[in-house]
Amino acid sequence: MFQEFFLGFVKIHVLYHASKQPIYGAEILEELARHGYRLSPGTLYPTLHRLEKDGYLSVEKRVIEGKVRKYYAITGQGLAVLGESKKKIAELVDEVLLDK
Amino acid sequence: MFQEFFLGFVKIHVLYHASKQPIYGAEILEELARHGYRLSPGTLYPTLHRLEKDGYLSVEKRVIEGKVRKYYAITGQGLAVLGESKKKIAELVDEVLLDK
DNA sequence: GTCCACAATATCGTCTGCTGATATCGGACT
DNA sequence: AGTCCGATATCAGCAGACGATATTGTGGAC
Repeated sequence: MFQEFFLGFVKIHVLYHASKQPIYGAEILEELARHGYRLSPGTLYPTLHRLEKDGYLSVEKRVIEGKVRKYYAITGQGLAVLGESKKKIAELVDEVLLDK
Repeated sequence: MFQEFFLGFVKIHVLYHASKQPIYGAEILEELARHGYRLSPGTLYPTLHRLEKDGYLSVEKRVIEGKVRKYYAITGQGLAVLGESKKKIAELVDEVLLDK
């Protein structure tokens, strides 16, 4: 679908939420669905793994109500990307939304 | 590099410029470079072909000062994606930039 | 008209990443 | 030990990204 245009958006959403507080996979899936991004676990989980492997997220296992969850938090490197993303978003807004 | 986060941005830039006036490959490369997106011809051209094949862009060959250029213009379907993109951008801004 | 220069576009092999469907995990409860 | 269930993991097939390199097409020089 349009996915190819928005997968980057999804990753930025993930970084952003992970910068607010640790998040786990299933939670993100719901959150993203609320924004109209329908992506399957088969897409999200490998993505989380990669973001962690690449040093943008750190992971911590927790047990909540008998369920194992992996909470992801943003790292310094992740914050750098998020900052860069904000600049790029601002640029996009200037051009595409504000027609400058 | 960070490219995986921003390739969607690049495509949206392309659609946007193509909605203003027909554009050609080499021109886009420069324009994108101005925005800090360094991507090679080997990435851009196949992308243009695909956007055209998928019906988001239409193409017209022109000769300018002895050089063949392929000018791409946005289609109705492309405008639809661009519109959808604007919504998504606005959402991103609300969350990531404005911290809502 | 042949050759050259040059901008622009095209192609290639390889690698990385996306995808939906399906499987597996691990703790709690009985 | 067995079952349930939320959550995470994996797989095979396919699509897309990438840098480097090659090709195209036109106007002008001679």
